[in-house]
Amino acid sequence: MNIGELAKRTGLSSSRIRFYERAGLLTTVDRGPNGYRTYPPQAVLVLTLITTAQNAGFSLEEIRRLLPSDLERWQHDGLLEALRRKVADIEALEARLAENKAQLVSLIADIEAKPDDIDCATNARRVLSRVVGQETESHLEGAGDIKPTGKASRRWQTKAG
Amino acid sequence: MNIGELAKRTGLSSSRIRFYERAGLLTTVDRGPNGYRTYPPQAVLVLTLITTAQNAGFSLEEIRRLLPSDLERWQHDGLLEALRRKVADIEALEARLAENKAQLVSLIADIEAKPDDIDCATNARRVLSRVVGQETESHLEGAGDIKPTGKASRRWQTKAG
DNA sequence: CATAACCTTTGAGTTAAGTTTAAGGTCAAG
DNA sequence: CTTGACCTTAAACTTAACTCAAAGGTTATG
Repeated sequence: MNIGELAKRTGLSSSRIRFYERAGLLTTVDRGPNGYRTYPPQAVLVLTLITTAQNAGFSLEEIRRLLPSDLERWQHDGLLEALRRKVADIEALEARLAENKAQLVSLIADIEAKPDDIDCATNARRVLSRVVGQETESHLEGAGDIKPTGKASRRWQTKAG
Repeated sequence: MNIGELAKRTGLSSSRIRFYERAGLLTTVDRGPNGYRTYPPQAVLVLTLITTAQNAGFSLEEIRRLLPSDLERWQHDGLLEALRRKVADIEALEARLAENKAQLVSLIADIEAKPDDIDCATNARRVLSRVVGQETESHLEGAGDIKPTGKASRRWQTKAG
């Protein structure tokens, strides 16, 4: 199959497929006598696997290290470990999110519990000072950012739509 | 407070703080007669909110759109609405995370459930075909990636450590 | 045989979220 | 009055994961 066909079947752009090849992620590629790339049907699997892993939060570099040249003989020990690490990452973030959410929720409760005899501005100050106190205790100052597994984890964002 | 002090208190680099100002995220800044930036104590809170939101998966652009309406109205009474929006955002993110995690967990289970009597290569094929089946349904072909909150979500990766 | 639709390579551009560098002004201490 | 720590700006650099453009070769179709 040519690159256009593969692109169609995977939903990826041809340039992206070439890029993956250049990056050492897609090795199951041959050349026809005309110089055209020719792919076995298996390439669809490989590309699917790559995008799946990406969706799960793996960088291409991580994927490159996990993907065996021979799909049939991948080392699933390393793979399993990596998958579990990723799950742990997600769990850490979940805990963190839950914490943030609980904070917000209790903030809301705090605001709603505003004594009737103080004005809005004073209440705002009361609430804000509470937030600052919380934040500096739990999140700031280098101590525990997320990074449960590896180096820095700071990529997973909606594109600010 | 000067920028160095603010940096120390938030754990961020000065360059990053200046960058956030340039990006329109940090507006609570004044200039001394020497040209130095001068921050009110509140700036610590703003930066804390920014990094917290980042950790929760928001892009700076999203944060920029949320912040001014948030913090400047925090003095007035749109506060509750803003907080509730934030909680809703967090819940959306939690859903996103849960989805990703579920995918990983089921993949792990699938790999581990390898019957004792088949070899590694066969297991690989079995798992792979499952992944492909899943993916073409749920992720591939432009259709519906995760995006609970915004547009495209494809950033959340460890740095391939 | 023309022409559109493929394919090739190389190299440059893009975006996000910063960091680094260069060249300089300011301030507190000794 | 010099030294070092701090601050300023503008501009360039960084990384990941691509995309785009240019300039050209190939192939299928009318």
